[in-house]
Amino acid sequence: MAPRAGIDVDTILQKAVEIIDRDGYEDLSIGKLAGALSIRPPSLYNHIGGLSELKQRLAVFGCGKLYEQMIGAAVGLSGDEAVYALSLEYVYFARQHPGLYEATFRAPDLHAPDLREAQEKVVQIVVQVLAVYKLDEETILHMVRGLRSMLHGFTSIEQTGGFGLPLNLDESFHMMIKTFLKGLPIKK
Amino acid sequence: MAPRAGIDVDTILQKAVEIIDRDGYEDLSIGKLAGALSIRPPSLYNHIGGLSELKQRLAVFGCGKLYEQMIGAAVGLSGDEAVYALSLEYVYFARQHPGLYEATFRAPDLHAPDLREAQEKVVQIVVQVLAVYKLDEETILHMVRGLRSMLHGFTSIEQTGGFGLPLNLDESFHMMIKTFLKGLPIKK
DNA sequence: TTGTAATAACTAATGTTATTAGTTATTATA
DNA sequence: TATAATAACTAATAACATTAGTTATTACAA
Repeated sequence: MAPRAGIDVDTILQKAVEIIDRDGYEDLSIGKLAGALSIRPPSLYNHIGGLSELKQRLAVFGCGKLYEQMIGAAVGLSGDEAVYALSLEYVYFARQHPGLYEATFRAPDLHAPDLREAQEKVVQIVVQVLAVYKLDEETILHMVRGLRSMLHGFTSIEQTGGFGLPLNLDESFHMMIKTFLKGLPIKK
Repeated sequence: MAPRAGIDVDTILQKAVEIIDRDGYEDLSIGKLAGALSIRPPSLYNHIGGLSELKQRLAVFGCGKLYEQMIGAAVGLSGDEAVYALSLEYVYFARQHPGLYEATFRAPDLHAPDLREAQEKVVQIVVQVLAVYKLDEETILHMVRGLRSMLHGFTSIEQTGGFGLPLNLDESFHMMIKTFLKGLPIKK
């Protein structure tokens, strides 16, 4: 019998991230993961409950990573600059980690508290960067939803190759954000 | 042996739509579908190539349905009214057919010509309703991408329960569209 | 209407994947 | 050092998709 491979949950998670970012979320399987870790498939169950739990963990982990990148991008900036920086980082994260980004929307349990918490932190950053605009409190929250919709929508369509026109993607993205910011219902 | 159940591809597709809209896209299986049609699982292969082909068909069919609903909503309208109507129909379609909407983004072959064609028709409607605004030709296409991002993003986040704040969803949606339209870079 | 061909239903079998149960050898710990 | 814990393994099971072949139901031609 092989000596212990020194595997733990984090090792498994990292390897899973590698696989989904390289091969796609749908390609993740217990067998593939075990092979990548040089152990037999059932051995994985010593560390994780199963494929479903792994996917849940990926979702939570992905949200946490997204949060970290976004928070880093907005430091020291405010107003439009912060919004652009934050938004760009969102898209870059998804481009760097397509599988992990997808995982954040594919959690088996969408209601799990830790997932909700991780998502809430991401929302909070968006709230913060939009809070400096002179908007009604409630309006800010509406706009947060708007911005998040744009970010996710753009990323998702981009990832599925849905922007087929011969038109610069980054420019489309920039103009979309710009248009939204220009239209914000600023109070007088 | 049972008499022929009178099943064809369309019957299968409709039943599949029922299942995914009711139980979720992930719940679709050959066994479940066969059960719902009162035939044995292998019998389905007389009509469709397999689960993958079924999913592909669902994606194409979903885009077609979305197109029909959107085109119907915009008839006789133009400008802001058309955009609002179109956008609302988009969201309503997804709410009525959550599984089918999801299927449109989950095609096994994202590059299949018929899928691309169905998607293109949806894009064309968006192009048409934005074309009446005084924008540069290229800008129109950027804005089309923007609007599509918002529609898909909003719908997707809504479907995964990601809008957790106690805030009216339709109002958020309306304000998002309003903000974007207000910010459109109209030419003087 | 009848006989034949086509085909949609079935059963049996196979392959793939996730998971469970139990064994064994490797570590951790007292 | 001995024992307990546990991570590795193997074997087995269950579920699901699919293939191959059989049989009975229809469609079609004469």
